[in-house]
Amino acid sequence: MSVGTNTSNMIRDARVLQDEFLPREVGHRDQEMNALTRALDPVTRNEPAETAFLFGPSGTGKTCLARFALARLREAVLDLNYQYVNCWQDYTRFRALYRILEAIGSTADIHRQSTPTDALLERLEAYDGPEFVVVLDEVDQLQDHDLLYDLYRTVGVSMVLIANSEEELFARLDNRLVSRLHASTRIRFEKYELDELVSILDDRVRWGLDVEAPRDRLVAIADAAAGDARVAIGILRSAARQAEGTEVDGIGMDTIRTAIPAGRTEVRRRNVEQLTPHQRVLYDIVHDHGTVTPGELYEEYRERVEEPRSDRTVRNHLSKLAHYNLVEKHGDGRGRTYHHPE
DNA sequence: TGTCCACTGGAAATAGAGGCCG
DNA sequence: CGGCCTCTATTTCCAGTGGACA
Repeated sequence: MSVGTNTSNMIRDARVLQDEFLPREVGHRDQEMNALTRALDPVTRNEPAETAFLFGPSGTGKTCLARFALARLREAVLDLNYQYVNCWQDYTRFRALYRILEAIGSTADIHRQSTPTDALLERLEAYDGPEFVVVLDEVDQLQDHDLLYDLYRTVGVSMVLIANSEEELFARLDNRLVSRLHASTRIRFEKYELDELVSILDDRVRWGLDVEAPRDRLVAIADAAAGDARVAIGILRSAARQAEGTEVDGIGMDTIRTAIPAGRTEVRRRNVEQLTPHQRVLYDIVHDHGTVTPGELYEEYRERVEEPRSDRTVRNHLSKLAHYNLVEKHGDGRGRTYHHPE
């Protein structure tokens, strides 16, 4: 509590409001935690774990729970090796394997443009340390699903796979993989209920802020987040930052109301900054129009850019923009339109 | 109902940037 | 240096989807 100061020092521990923050306990996910712990349990005896699949919409705690379970496991198994791979960033077989090898420290002499991917796999196969747990997040973004097959066959490597949709992922895997992975543990995550989100927010406020947060304010945030914990915490972060130094007695309802869109635009701005020039042009076109048909979009893109890429490449860019919520796709086939999200 | 066709996204081919080695 | 190798981005190819319209 800040007492008797004009400019409040509201944020006590900013880390608590970051996406990467890992709480000491994970609430509202007991069943899921038990299932994952059971799947990973053999690792404590240095035996291969059951492959675990975590499915569910974004912001439902899949990544958080996986990291949490591994941190727990690490307490029980001192020399545990594990690596977390985000397949959106490392989407080629080469890059994902490279990331995996980083965890066992054998990447020093690997060069991007001269080492064959198979050589990376050979290194992983040569690994003979304790059971190695690999978490593949956003695994449906992997360009080459053979990597899953490679890892599945590699002795001493256990997998935790994370994806949004079970159906979509399995539809894209070939049969030998589907049948092999059929026996794995599948864990479904549902969107958080309103009161669950409120209690998650309440924890973060108690750990990270030096103010009381009346329940109705947290409810307002949770309501706007629609079951997505990442969005909820983003709004809280944005509100706390706005309120810091200006509000003496906590976060006001008005601050929260402006933080709801501010949380979204903040994320969007960060993402826009990372776009390539071509992607940026596409984003601008959709932004300028609000709603645009694919034909108009391609045409205008070709006008605005010196050396336009092919339509197929443009579609790849648009998929990327859609994943980062920078554009929305509506409809399919001939009825497709692109929208600027609001 | 059937045909047309704008549009999609998977898969394979290709180009090009850059390291390695004699 | 020049030939050979790799990865990555992009293009090429194409079967499939679903509005529009007779």
